[in-house]
Amino acid sequence: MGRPMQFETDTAVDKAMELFWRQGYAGTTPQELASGLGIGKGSLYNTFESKHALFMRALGRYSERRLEYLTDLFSAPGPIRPRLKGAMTVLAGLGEHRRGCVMVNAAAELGTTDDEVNRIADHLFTQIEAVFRQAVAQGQESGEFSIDRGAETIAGQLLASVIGLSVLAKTGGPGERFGAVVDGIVDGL
Amino acid sequence: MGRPMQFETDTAVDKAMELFWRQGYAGTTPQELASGLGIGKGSLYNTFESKHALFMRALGRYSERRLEYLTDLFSAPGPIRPRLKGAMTVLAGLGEHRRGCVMVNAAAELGTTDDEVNRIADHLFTQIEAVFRQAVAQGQESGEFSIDRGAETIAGQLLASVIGLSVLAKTGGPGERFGAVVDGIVDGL
DNA sequence: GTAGTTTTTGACCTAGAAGTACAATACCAC
DNA sequence: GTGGTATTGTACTTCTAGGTCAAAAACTAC
Repeated sequence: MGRPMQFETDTAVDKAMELFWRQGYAGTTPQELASGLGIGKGSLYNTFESKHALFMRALGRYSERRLEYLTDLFSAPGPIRPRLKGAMTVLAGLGEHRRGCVMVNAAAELGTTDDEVNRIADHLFTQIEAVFRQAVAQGQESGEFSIDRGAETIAGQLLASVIGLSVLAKTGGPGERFGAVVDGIVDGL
Repeated sequence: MGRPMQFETDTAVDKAMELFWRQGYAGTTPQELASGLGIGKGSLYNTFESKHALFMRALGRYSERRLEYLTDLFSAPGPIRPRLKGAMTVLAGLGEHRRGCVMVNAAAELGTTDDEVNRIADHLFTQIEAVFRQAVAQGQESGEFSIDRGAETIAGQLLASVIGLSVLAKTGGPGERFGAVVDGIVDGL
């Protein structure tokens, strides 16, 4: 009972994620969030405890999405190489918008001072690394990749690269360069 | 003529850099800056036009420092490999403090919205990449590194890796892991 | 010492960020 | 339709970030 909510919480979180992605945490005001989600500030604070809480939910949702995408991508059989390239391109945000990765932005902006952000970033990064490790191991077993370096080590390198690329994607330079870097890395496996 | 300044501008900029490094741009208030530099807010704004201007100076100084360090490091003769490892460890801020790189933080926090930050970050990254390229090329000529991948491509990969590592350094996980990643990358050349 | 500069200090100002309060609204149960 | 409950919109409050200002202080030139 009571008046029904006029918006869906999940889509609201998605829209908030979008804003935080483009403008950063400090750079996004409650007013902008309310307008962006198409609701009033009252509803905003009635639904989400605080700006920070909403930010954490957005990051959580982002993590889920990314992991879901990765799991789907690598669950099918077939050659790993092209899919690994695709995964890196998507995770680094090298697509049209060139906006990098929210989680990387969050970690860089707040990592040193905000433990909660730190934890969720660490969690996502660790999971991504695990997916990479499995994918590489699979590629090595099938003979697609060389086995002279351990999957563990390679996964760490891939993770670092993808994070670095997500920063470079935003910073500038022509977009194709980064595609070449991805190719170089993955073709070297 | 006039009252002499009670502090050195350069050391003030250094201290400001330190604060921005630890707390980010938005996370550092003028009051903290004044206290941190050991001066009053009046002097702060008398010497530096604005918080943003001071930030840019801090980033500029950081860039100079880093490039000076790199140039010195690679100007001497001898094997490249250990020095490349050292450079990456330092640039990624993998040392004791594990605080990453200010420029990476700045790019991630403000890159999308602040063109000036974007430009200076792009500039530093480009220069670092150039140093890497030269170092790799030198290592290839001397036979220390394999020549089956171009120095250009490798430099891009090293740059992306070092940026990624600087994010990971802050985010968490045991420190040694990252040393292993650096070793893995550089030993693979 | 005095005049002329420039710096310093800290109180002061203003805008807007973050969050709250509350009346109006929209539903359900009966 | 009445009572109870939950949501909505908006005006309001609080606080602080970012910056300014005026008067005192510290110098140089004469």
